[in-house]
Amino acid sequence: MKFLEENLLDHLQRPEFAELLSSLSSQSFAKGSYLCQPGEDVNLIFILASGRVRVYLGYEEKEFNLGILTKGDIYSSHAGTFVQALEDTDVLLTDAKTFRRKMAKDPDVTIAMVRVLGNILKTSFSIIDGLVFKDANSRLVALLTGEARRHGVQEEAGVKVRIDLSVEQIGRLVGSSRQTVSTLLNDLVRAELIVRSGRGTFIIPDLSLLESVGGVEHS
Amino acid sequence: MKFLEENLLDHLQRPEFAELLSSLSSQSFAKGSYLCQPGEDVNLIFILASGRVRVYLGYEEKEFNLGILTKGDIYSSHAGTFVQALEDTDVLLTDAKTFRRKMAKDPDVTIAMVRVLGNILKTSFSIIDGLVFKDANSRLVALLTGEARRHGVQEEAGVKVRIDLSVEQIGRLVGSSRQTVSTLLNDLVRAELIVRSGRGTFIIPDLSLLESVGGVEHS
DNA sequence: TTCTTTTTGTCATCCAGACGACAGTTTTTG
DNA sequence: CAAAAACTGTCGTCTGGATGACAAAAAGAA
Repeated sequence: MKFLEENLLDHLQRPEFAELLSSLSSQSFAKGSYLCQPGEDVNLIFILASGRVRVYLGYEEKEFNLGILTKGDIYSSHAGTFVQALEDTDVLLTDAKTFRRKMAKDPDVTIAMVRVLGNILKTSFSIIDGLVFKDANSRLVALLTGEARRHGVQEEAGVKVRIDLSVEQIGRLVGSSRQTVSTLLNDLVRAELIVRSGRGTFIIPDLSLLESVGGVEHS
Repeated sequence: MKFLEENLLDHLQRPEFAELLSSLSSQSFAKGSYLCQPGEDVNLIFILASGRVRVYLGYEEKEFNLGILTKGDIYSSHAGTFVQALEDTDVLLTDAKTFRRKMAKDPDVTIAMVRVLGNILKTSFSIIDGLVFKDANSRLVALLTGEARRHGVQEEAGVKVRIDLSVEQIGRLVGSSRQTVSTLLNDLVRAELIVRSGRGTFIIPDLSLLESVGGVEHS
């Protein structure tokens, strides 16, 4: 199935899709801008042609990441989520009605949708899990270790992670408050589980140790 | 798109699917039994042929309904959810590998998947919303009014809902404790927003009034 | 450098809701 | 019908974490 992921765009270039392609309009979004926000009632479907966008659930003061879409991913503006460009991004878009009429029967298209929805669903399950079962500390640790596993760089002193967010923003991401996160972070430092090296970057001497600390918080 | 929903099964009966159908095995589940539970590592795909099943996220002491599947719906045992038969149910099932090889290219199949995933996703968004933003009372009221809107029966005194769950079970469903729910329920009775008529059934004199009480709990 | 503005760390306070305990009530069952 | 089991209502207690306040520290700007 892998090869399909990369090729949805190419796939759509094929002659039999010429007519369909013409019903797609193309649009660019600058880094940081929003492809859609909840509340807009236009119901558009879009396909990422290039760039990366972040999908998240947001409320006034909290936000939960649901996933990152890249080239070939399909998503809908109608899901009540925020979609923000992480870099300059090009999308093909169409309205839901046309989409349903012309594209929904194409297996490559629907497979891409299943993949995207499946991933987002999985993430949202773990968000629920975190909210119900883990305390703020565990969620914070999960954020740090997750980021470290994904983007951390090994150094002599440990794994270095650049989060590059203010404490306040971290608070939002873990569904907690600025003050609480500040305290927890310093607790972790005192316990020598993390070291802060400049704003927004952390060094984790022992990643698996830290992970074990953020274990299940059995209520 | 509507007509597709009912016809996935018929669709699969068509001659070109004969070979495919033969790779599906059929199985029955008695009311109350589990089609799958998290932790089983077999990765099966199943299609409901008859009956209804409930999909939910469950932890030791809480559970969150994600949706109800009916005839023609497709789901996977691999999602980390519980799937329980609400009535005697027949399913067609196959393993994920075969499914991917033989069925994933059929648009009717993938469309059914998109529909199911989309619904579950929407529900899980509102669960997150509820957990983050609403207090226990709002979630309880949401459960009552939701059930009333869906299955309530209009009577002289108001809308009658049979929930038919113990207070403890209701607690689980709203992610709260038995004691809290008991108290909240009685608060609602005292406020004359609901009337209890025998275990597990409630009468709601003014549904929209009750709904307005469970409004957003702005933190 | 000096003055702002933005981020942080920490405290004291407060509240929703979990939990244990226990009495009262209803249902089950022998 | 009596005894056991299951369910319900209500207290008191306890805790995670939100929130406001304010000082200290960092980063920017002038």
